[in-house]
Amino acid sequence: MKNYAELLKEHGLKATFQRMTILSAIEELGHANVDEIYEKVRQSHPTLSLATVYKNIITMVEEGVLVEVPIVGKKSKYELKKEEHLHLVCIECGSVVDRKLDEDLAEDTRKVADSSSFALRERQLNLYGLCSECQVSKAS
Amino acid sequence: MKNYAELLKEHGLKATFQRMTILSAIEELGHANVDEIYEKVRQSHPTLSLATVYKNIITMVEEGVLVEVPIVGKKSKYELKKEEHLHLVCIECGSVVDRKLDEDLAEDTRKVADSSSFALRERQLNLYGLCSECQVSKAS
DNA sequence: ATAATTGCAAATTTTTTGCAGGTTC
DNA sequence: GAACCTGCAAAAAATTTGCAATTAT
Repeated sequence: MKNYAELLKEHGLKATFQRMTILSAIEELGHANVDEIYEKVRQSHPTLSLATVYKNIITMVEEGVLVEVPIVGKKSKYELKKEEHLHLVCIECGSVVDRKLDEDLAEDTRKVADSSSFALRERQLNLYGLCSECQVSKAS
Repeated sequence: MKNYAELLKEHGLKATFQRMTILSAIEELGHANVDEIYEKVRQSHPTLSLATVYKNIITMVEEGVLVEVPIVGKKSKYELKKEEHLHLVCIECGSVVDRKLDEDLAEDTRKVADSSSFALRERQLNLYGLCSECQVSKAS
């Protein structure tokens, strides 16, 4: 188990085994929805309840430890909070990968917000398409 | 009722009163979730069932008449399919407004996709923050 | 010691489904 | 008239809640 205990305490949350297990599962999976997290977590802690997964996801999102990633047509996924980035979402295999959000892109969105007197707080950029693996398999 | 009948037929769907009512509700609301659509639609057609709203949203999204707009922490909203754009989502009042997605922004996202050999199909750009109205009321 | 957290079971909410009757093309 | 669509009621799925027992600090 990494330094999840510290991470949790920094956010004013108790470092329970359940929470650390959940964080570890999400980090391993990269991006995962509630069911995927629950499945993963049961492998190492079979008695951890689904209700606890739900409660903790809500709490950890509120406290800024996790971030919700809503996906068109699917259940939201969750990831550890990290540097701002965008998502490449494969419409074939469902994979989600992070990519750097470069300054040009950031600046472009800032301009749009400014021109509407909109006080920008967060960006959520998802690009949907085919990952390179799925382009290959579709071609066959 | 506008030319919803034609729109539906172009997409291979029968032009029922229910569908046209739903489309009209969504157009009036701009962006709305299932419950908001159901509420609106009941005003003019009180017997229209929630199940019908659900079924038709699914069908019309599949056929490309509607687009799902997932929102962090809330139920997805739906809008009529139109020219590509981004969304300004107010975290205070929940309003969602469309803004033009300019060529710079489009080009920047294309670059990211290309550099990952990702075959881009759709973009989903949501900017979260405070709309100008809510900035004023928060200041008071 | 105490305040927060867990797991369970039950309750609620949300979404989907089956099917008989009705409507569109 | 055939295929599709609707509304209802019931089923299934997803999420939330209450509370007694347990755990972290």
